[in-house]
Amino acid sequence: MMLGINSEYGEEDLSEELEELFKALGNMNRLILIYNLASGEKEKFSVNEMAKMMGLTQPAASQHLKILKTVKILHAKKQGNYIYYTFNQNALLKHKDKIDFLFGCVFSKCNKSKK
Amino acid sequence: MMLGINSEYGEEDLSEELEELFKALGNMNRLILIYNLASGEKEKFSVNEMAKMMGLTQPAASQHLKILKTVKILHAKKQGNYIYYTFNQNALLKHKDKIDFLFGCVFSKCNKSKK
DNA sequence: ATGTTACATAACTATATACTTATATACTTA
DNA sequence: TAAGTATATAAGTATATAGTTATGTAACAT
Repeated sequence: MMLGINSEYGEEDLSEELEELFKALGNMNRLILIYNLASGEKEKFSVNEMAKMMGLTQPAASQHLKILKTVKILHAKKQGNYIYYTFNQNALLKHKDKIDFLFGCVFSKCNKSKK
Repeated sequence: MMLGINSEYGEEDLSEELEELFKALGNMNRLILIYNLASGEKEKFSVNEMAKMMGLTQPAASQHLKILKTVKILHAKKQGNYIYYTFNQNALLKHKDKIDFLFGCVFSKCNKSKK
């Protein structure tokens, strides 16, 4: 099901991108991860550290990280035995634009036939 | 589970508010509703019209509308036999602020101990 | 009052999500 | 090479979500 609003950023429909983005953000444990990464208290965290943050097992953390990586909120960098996840700043800027566009529509009654 | 970041807007923890907001937005049928309301093509829609938009039954539409009303994306106004849902502009502005705050944290490594 | 319309709520079902434990894989180190 | 560590993936389970049909409720019309 689509809205007919094309994303400026790629192939996929903007509405589907927003759906996936909001789904990824709509989970407390993933928000905790994001806040901790954003806090700047530590430069980087291992997967096991993140698991402890959330009070979950390591596989659960891996699964959350996979979701955040898939929607391009994070990206992964392997360093030796460890994998460090950091923000995908470029993609996040685009995500923010999509959200701003949505709220822009809401606040200013934008026309659906925007292309 | 909380992040210790207090909302400026009320009692509840900001992170929980964001979780609920993102959950509400993370569904294609609810995004369709929002886009149609935002499009300005029609001033207002009945619940049955919204059900048709989404290709769902009327009870399903009611349930989605309830979710959007609960998180204060929409509010309801009864007019005779009909109930019209419109954007809760004030609450939506606050929601946008919360999202902007989150992304602000992400982009500028804000400190968790913001109070 | 009775019937009709519009919506909400209840009860149920199917699927999706978020965990768990067990296991596989990749890298490091002795 | 063998053992240990870090992470990913697989398989299974419990709960949440999103839909359905059936029923309840409020307003309108006759």
